[in-house]
Amino acid sequence: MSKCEQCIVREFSSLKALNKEELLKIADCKSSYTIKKGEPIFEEGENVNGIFCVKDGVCKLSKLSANGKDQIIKLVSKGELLGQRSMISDEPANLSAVALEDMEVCFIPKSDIMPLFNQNNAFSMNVMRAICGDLKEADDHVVDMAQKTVRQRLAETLLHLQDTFGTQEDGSLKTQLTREEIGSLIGTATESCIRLLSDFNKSGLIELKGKKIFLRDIKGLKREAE
Amino acid sequence: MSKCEQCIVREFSSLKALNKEELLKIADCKSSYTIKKGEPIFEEGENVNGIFCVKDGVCKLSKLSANGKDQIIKLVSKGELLGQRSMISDEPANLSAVALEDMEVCFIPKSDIMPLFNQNNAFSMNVMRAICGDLKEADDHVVDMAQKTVRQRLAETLLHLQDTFGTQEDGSLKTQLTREEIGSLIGTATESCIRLLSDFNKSGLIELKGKKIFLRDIKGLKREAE
DNA sequence: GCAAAAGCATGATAATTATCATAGTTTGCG
DNA sequence: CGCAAACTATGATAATTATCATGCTTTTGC
Repeated sequence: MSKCEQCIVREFSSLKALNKEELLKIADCKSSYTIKKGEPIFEEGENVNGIFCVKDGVCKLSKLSANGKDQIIKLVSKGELLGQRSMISDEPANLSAVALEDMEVCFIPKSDIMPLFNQNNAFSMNVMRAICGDLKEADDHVVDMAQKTVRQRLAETLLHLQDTFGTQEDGSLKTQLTREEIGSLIGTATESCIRLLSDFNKSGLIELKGKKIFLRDIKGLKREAE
Repeated sequence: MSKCEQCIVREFSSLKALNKEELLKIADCKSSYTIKKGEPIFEEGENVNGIFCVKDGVCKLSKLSANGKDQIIKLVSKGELLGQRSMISDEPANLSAVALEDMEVCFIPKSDIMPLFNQNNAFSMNVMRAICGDLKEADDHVVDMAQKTVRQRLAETLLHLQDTFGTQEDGSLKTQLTREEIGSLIGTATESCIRLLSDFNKSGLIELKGKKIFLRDIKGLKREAE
């Protein structure tokens, strides 16, 4: 079993506040998993009972709406934690987490994390700040969904994908999503998403090469996103 | 200066975990305000530096979108806290809080609240759970905005208003909002909101008497909300 | 009490977006 | 490899929603 001390998740997440001793304890009780592309880490309604550390790969957090369509709420990648909300609220997961690429994750049981909230105030505050950050993001997301057109949201989302996950060596967006997933991320029908991508392509804002998307005119995209 | 011990806010908020001594300290450093209908408690971008306890009245939390329209994210009423996220993240407020009725609020400075996170784990966990609840709500809100029609959102919102804030003695919705505010809550143009309300009125789902709204067919509304 | 402002209502029209249909393209797998 | 399944693309059309215009009603402030 590998140590948690040099794990990338520790570097980027709330866990950075843990000391050597606490990390050793956690390393002892954690379990590692490999999740294949397309497989769920956990699903909406499931009891999670712990947190997942994303060591490698990207997953989508999504929720099935009443009309049967999947709405992607957020993408989570290497270095981040999953399942904190559910664990703290002591409720079943509100969202499903599904791997978009092959992933490496660790699971730490609730019983081993919860005592830390009491023992280590810096850790506790880190988690709180992380959740507050998610909340701010979610509120902003609501405003965008309510007030922006699909076109604006697409432009914004493309920029956000590049900002957050970067590009491959050739300059195309790193995280490869299907058109359906992009549609689900911005909250629109797949066809509408495809049409707008074509539009952006024709007007030189982006370039489409098969599944690859290159952002060619960042300023223009920012203008579209308003 | 009044005591915090029997305050309604204590009863319903994270503050219920505080003990006598802690409450006395807070009572000492808090300040009380009366906020008139239409006035802000704080505004987007402002440094709040503490939390507000809502002793009476209802306010809206809203955010100005790029197109200049106000999007209402949430209504907050008697017994709840305001400004926690901003205080914890140590960031300016992400949302504005504006009174929908005359309000009574108390302000507790950050410097007096923060030490409690360290001292009182139950309080700390309460706050965390409250924010987790907000996060869940916000995620669900995103899904609704993305996947439901304006008609569905209106039906849902009317039901939610009655569930959350109840009715007046005559059975009409307690919280009186303008059509513009309802529109801003569901994320649509005022005219569209008015038209749909008229529709609901004509089909007997609701009854409009001036500004008063009576929900007449809960089942039907639930069906509309899907 | 009255004038101005704010709020409510409705029509006409345009813009946006979804849906259905069809077909070409890519991917994964036995 | 070759085929089925998944994905991408585009047209035609319908549904939803926004915008602009106008008039009426209620509220507010002096």
